Amino acid sequence: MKATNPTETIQRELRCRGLKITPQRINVLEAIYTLGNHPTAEQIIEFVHSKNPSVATGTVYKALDTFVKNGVITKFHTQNEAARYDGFIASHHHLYSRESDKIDDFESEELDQLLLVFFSRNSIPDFEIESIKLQINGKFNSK
Amino acid sequence: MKATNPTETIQRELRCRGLKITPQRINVLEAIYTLGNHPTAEQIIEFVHSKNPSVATGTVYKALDTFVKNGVITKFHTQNEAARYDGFIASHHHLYSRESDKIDDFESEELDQLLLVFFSRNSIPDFEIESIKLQINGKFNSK
DNA sequence: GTCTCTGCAAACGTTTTGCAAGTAG
DNA sequence: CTACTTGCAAAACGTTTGCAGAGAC
Repeated sequence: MKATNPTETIQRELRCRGLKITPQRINVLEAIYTLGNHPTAEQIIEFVHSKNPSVATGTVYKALDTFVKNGVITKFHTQNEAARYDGFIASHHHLYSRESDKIDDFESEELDQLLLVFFSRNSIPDFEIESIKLQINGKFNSK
Repeated sequence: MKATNPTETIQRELRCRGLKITPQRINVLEAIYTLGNHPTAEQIIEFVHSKNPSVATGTVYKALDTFVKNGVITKFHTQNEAARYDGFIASHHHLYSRESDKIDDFESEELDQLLLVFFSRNSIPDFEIESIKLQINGKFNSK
């Protein structure tokens, strides 16, 4: 019995959104899924170059842009300049340490339910809510 | 009976943090407090120039940086490139429309209490919470 | 064969920097 | 008097763009 080939998964991901499958795009998505923790474009470019040094940075940015527009990944900003990319598309919240600029994911159905109830009881005048993201600021305890 | 002079308030704000009081810094803080709605550096520079065209942009950036480091204002990023500055330092949440890049403040003691209770019941392993900010995404209804 | 994607390099907008001269305390 | 702040211009940084050629479908 063989594990699913991750490249095949990526190809399916692209195909089902009508995006052309190119080695460069596969490299970029591989980078995001492998790097995991909310990489910057620079980290993604470095990873891609380690596998294929001839990929242009502009190509990586264009691929990232395409993925964001097609909902394959999301993009957000911390306090720092560089944007962060996130391959985990299900709705979730972020733990963030300003000190280290490190991010972890936080999920809780109970919390989401709590917020849903709160905002259905307390609707905001002249504003229609589409989504709510918590940025939970603090410190990671090194073990 | 006379209203408090806003410049005096600003001077107190700077003095009590041990920051030198200069006309440029007063201009920058005046800009933030007058512009109100989470201005960009560009908007602040424009406002400052309208009062005093000889202030250098570098000076404005340095002043903003100093203010952020000393807790006079806060700085954050939206989806767009340019950073936003916020003169309202009390803890609050943000309503955000990606469409227009517009931000409004949202405050609710009840919500903060709800979150406090939730996270004291459900503590996060290896993470010490310092603050929680909601980014409430959606659309502003034009009246 | 078509239409999109890629590599390249130049340019963009925002922000930071180094330094000499100026100014607040 | 001293240390910090300013103005200036150059440059750094992350990102976007235009274009000609290459590649996916």
